[in-house]
Amino acid sequence: MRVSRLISKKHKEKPAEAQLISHIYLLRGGYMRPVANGIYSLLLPAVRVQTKIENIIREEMNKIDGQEVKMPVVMPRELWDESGRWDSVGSELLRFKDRTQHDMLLGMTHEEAVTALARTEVTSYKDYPFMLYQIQTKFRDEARSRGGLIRVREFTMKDAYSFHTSWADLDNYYEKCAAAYHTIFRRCGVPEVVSIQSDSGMMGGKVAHEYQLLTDAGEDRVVVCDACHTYANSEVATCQFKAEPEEMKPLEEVETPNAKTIADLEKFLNMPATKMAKTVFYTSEKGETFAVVVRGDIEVNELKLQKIVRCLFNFATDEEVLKAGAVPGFANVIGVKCRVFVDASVANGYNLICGSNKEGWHLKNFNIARDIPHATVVDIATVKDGDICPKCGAKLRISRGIEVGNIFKLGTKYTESMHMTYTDEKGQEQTPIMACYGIGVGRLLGSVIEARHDDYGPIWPLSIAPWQIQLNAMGMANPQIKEVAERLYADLETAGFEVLYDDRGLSAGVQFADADLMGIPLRFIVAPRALEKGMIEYKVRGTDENGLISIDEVLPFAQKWIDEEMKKYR
RNA sequence: CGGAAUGUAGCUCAGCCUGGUAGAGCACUACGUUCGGGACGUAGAGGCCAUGGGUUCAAAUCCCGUCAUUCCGACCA
Repeated sequence: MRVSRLISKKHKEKPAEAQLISHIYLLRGGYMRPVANGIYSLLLPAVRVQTKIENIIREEMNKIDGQEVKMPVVMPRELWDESGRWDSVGSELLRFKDRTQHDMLLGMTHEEAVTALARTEVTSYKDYPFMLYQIQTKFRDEARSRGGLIRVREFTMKDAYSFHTSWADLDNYYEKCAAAYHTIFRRCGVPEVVSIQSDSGMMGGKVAHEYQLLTDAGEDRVVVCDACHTYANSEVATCQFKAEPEEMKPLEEVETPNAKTIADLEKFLNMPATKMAKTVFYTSEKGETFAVVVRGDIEVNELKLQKIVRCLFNFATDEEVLKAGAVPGFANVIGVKCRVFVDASVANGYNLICGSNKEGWHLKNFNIARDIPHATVVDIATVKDGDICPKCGAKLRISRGIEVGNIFKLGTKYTESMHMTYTDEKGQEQTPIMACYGIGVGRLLGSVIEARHDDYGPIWPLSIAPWQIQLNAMGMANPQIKEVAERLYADLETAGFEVLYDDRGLSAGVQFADADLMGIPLRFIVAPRALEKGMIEYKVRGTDENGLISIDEVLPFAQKWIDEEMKKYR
């Protein structure tokens, strides 16, 4: 490709709307342009990178016996009524009417479509297991898209769905797919992507993993154990609560005027928050008020709590707290008239400070085991920096991460609701079990930039670089330079290399700055001084590696360098 | 969906407070001089100052509404 013909304007300055490195370089480098909030057009350089990522994904999916299909972006309401998701998914699902006033939607995921496809196509146990996948446009009407390609409304996604006749078979395949994912990320040049435990959210199902690139640019909170390499989304992460056993002392009232918060109490009583129990009241959307008790230094993880109470809720008002029989600011759950959930952090503590349900007073020596023996003990703690790893006991760390992929064991949620069955060996009708596997292609592209860049632009891994070789010529006014550069370009192209040739004859500064934004790994430079000796220069993007090679050696050199470099991405 | 900020040329911004004929740099076009890390000169082209309504002799500038963008939160495979 000649730069003079490439439609992809470069910008010197940071676009006002961009904050993330990847967003900035994608705009500055002429990879994409915004069309609407969270909707972009991609230009050739980005399309080339994306195509390479897609092909890597394709190869790895095919290796684990995936069959590529293509399902529609637009679907009728009826399909989503079958699974119940037309009603259960919120405004993230874009709904509209066609000309006959028929309810339609833009696909945000394709469990319904694939189940509908597979249930008519596959009816015998002999066809199992199988996996169908596609690489296709999705639309999610995000309330707040941001970060360039990191969080968009329209995006390309690889989504795969596997069907099985037993859990053992599904588990086995799930592991194969997990391994394929690691291979994909390695081949795309981001081997540091880790798989972490996560919540299954609206997808339903029991087990789910996310693939996260740990970086400050991410918006997910990931709990990391550096000692035993355990990772979990903070939505589901757990930790240990160690407390030295103490003898239970009798409950005792202590006057604490105006000390309504944990921070007040810490100061007033000169005790750490870890020796306190905090009571929080919530009221569900059905109007039920309930209380939860966590250790003073811990935040309630409302997602965990939601899964326990199985409904949405808000903080209770003071009136609702009073009605439940507690005093706001000095609340205690002893004797309250509502359901009580106690976090393990409190259940494992001894002689804690807690409210007394009496204005201006707290209680000392609160012990759940003794004082509320029938309490429901649950895990609703939000893990924080420095908490103890549940597996190995080391200190946990909180990191930010970008979720580039995920996998779910869905079970029979869709096959059952959509009446997908097969006939087993005994002629009996059975419901298959299902898992799904996603990778956000555009998000992965953006994530690679987050992970691989310098102050001048992206540093693309060779496996997904828009072009393999960047060719620059210093001083195109010199006929000899021009002739050599043109010939080199023609020879490299003929030999099958992907070359971006800057034939514009601009100054070195402009050429190098633009080349850096294209992030192409191997750079050849035709320049007067070296040319006098029959040599041209080469340079490797993002490293100090550079040198001179004779013109005759360029093709073999390029071949060897590329072969060698590609070994990293196999 | 709440809170905040910002909308002026393709891009980055100034001008607004204190109302009086729309500015710079980059990018673009032409010519010339340059040519190893974003060169320079001359000439040119490019704007309904987001939008709708006020106030005023007069509005980019002051007031109100709307829309859009960004940030923080809520939400979210």
